[in-house]
Amino acid sequence: MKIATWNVNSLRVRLPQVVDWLQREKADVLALQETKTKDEDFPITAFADLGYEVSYSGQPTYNGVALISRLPIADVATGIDGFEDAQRRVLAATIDGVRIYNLYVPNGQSVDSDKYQYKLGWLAALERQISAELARHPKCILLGDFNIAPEDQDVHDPAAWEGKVLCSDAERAALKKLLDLGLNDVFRNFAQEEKSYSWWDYRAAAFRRNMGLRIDLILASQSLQNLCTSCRIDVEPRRLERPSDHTPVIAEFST
DNA sequence: ATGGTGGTACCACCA
Repeated sequence: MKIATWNVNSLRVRLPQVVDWLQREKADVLALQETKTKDEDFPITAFADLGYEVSYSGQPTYNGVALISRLPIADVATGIDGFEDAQRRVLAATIDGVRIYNLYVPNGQSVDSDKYQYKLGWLAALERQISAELARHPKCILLGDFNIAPEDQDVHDPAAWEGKVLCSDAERAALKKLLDLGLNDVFRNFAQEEKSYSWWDYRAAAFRRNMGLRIDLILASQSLQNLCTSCRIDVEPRRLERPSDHTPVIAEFST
């Protein structure tokens, strides 16, 4: 199974790029975040024409997650059990015997913001949910925009970002608790170039200067990570005209 | 200091 994640920052704007990318990359599963698309407006036929089925949980203007798959999508679930949330950030499904969680973790804005507290509460609720899911599904993948850079090597300027949102100790601790359930950040299972990032701010020519963070992750449960044969960041879509601020991350599993 | 969205034709909100 070849599976990828991409925060597209509006599927309406990025649809031609996503279609081109799928045709070139031929991923089996693509998890999208920030579709910013109402469910009634989801471009089902654009993907059906390429041989993909879709599942989505959207809302106007903000958030929105979707799964695009060449294999049948089963047992779809949205949100986090017992956590009331109007924001569409979680889409789970079983594909080819693998339980897949497509996640758009809250950004948090800044560490002194109410949105940061919401982020930490959201991550605590997610951890409870994933703990239960791992007991039911040994083969489990979490992927998406985590809005957390796991380590300093995932940050272009760790000193400048120290303690800031996306890098703070509390966020990294929340991610570690998730990993400690038995998940692994498969990107680090393979040799990677230094200064590998998945997101660059639109401002201050951040991409040209490679002022990025690696915040888009693919986490695999123990039994699956042993089957993981590659994980890489495809920086090319970030070079296009009118790009998303994120670029795809792709992993392959010999399932 | 850029970009997407939605309500109003520039501005507020979010990232």
